[in-house]
Amino acid sequence: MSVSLSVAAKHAPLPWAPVAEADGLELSGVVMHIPVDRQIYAEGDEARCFYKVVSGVVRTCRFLNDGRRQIDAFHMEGEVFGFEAGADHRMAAEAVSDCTVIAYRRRGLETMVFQDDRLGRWFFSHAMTCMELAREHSLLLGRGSATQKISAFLLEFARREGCPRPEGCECTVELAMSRQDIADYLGLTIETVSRTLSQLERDGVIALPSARRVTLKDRKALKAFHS
Amino acid sequence: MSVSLSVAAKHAPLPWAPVAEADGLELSGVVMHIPVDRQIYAEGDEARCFYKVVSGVVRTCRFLNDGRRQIDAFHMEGEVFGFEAGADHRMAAEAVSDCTVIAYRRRGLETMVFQDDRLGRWFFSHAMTCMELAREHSLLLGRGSATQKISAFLLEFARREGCPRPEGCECTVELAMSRQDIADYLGLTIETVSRTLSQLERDGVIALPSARRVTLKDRKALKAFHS
DNA sequence: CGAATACTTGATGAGACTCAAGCGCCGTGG
DNA sequence: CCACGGCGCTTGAGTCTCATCAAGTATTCG
Repeated sequence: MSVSLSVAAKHAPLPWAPVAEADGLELSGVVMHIPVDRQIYAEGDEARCFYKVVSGVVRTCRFLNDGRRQIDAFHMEGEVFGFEAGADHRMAAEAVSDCTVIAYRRRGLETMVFQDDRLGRWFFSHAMTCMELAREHSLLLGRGSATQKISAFLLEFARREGCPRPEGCECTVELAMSRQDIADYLGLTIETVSRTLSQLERDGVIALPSARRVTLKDRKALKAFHS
Repeated sequence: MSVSLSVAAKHAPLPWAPVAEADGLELSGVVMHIPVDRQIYAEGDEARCFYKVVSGVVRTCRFLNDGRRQIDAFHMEGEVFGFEAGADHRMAAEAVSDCTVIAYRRRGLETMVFQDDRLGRWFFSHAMTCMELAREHSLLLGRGSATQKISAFLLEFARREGCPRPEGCECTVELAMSRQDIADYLGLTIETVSRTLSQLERDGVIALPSARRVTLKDRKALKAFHS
């Protein structure tokens, strides 16, 4: 099974790890199909595997003792998740939609990484990228109104969905996740998410052809909200 | 100049990167003294160096266009900061107190890392640890009341300051950072930080012998707040 | 068609922010 | 030695955003 590790290249130039597209490298992986809302692994599970998303969307999250949930990240096609520093998974992973993933045994990889430069560089780069994404997320959660959070989320999601041109065009994206997922990702409530989306539509910044479809009509306005 | 890279070991068991205490490895570093509030590098600066804190405390942060500031992390004695995935520093670094740091050229390390297993493992582990800290921080910022944030901050800070026993004992820590720093770290205002600390004192959970000194009187109560 | 589920909208309230004043500590200078 | 600002911190009053509670609409699925 060939691992196409092309995630890292998307975010930035990487002088540190030029990302030698570790394609062609053979790693043993098991294809799994996960129905919507099914858990892939739980918080605290031994981290025997890490995973790559083939299709669908996965969320990694944590549960608070009051029952609330904080979603750390959504993982989309081609992205790797579940790769931990420690022995255990610090977060749970669940299917946002029906999805297909490949599970790779972590054992054995350990040694390979430091024998194969490209693989080593890739994983290092992956860790660094995850770190930056997490910091970006912190920034968004810490400061930022509901409107800023929603705008940032929409732009980020559209970008990752590969919405063609960054500026100017009206593009429509299909949201894989529910309002509750979005709320838990942004540290808001479902009602606030809904209200904010409605308000953005009233302002003509977006359109909502259906609950799960969003058309970005004025990217400039969306961008103007944050930072 | 010997680099004692002992940071990573503190957080968790690390089956992935057993952290071979990369001591004894020689890296060229330049000792620098930074006066309080002086910037070490700015957001967007080319990331030529990374740094280790010898004494004092450093903050890494970002400025929003409305003038507000979000502090990503405080870096204390022995910790490494400014190590980026990309070519540039994504955040600024500033001295919270007068401090001494060692600057290491990033160039050249690049090759060494993949020649020396221990060093490679250490940096990988460092990246993973940073990622987990960032996620932890996200969790705190996303959910969590002012009281939860302050409690978590106090416990975390006391732990890092090496406050002796985790439970039971009353220990007093000297806060290196101002209320404004704490506020910007937790996504609160200076007034809310102040009020919350006062309230915790009234509740007998902490004592405030002076503005910058905090005595943890009831750790159990502090812990009871979060998660 | 009915029931369940997901989403929207409205009314109310709590918690944190804003604005504003006051306190305490410290260094400076008379 | 004390008076004086300056600065960081605290405290108070009013406001606003977002959470909560509650109802209503839309969509999906058996």
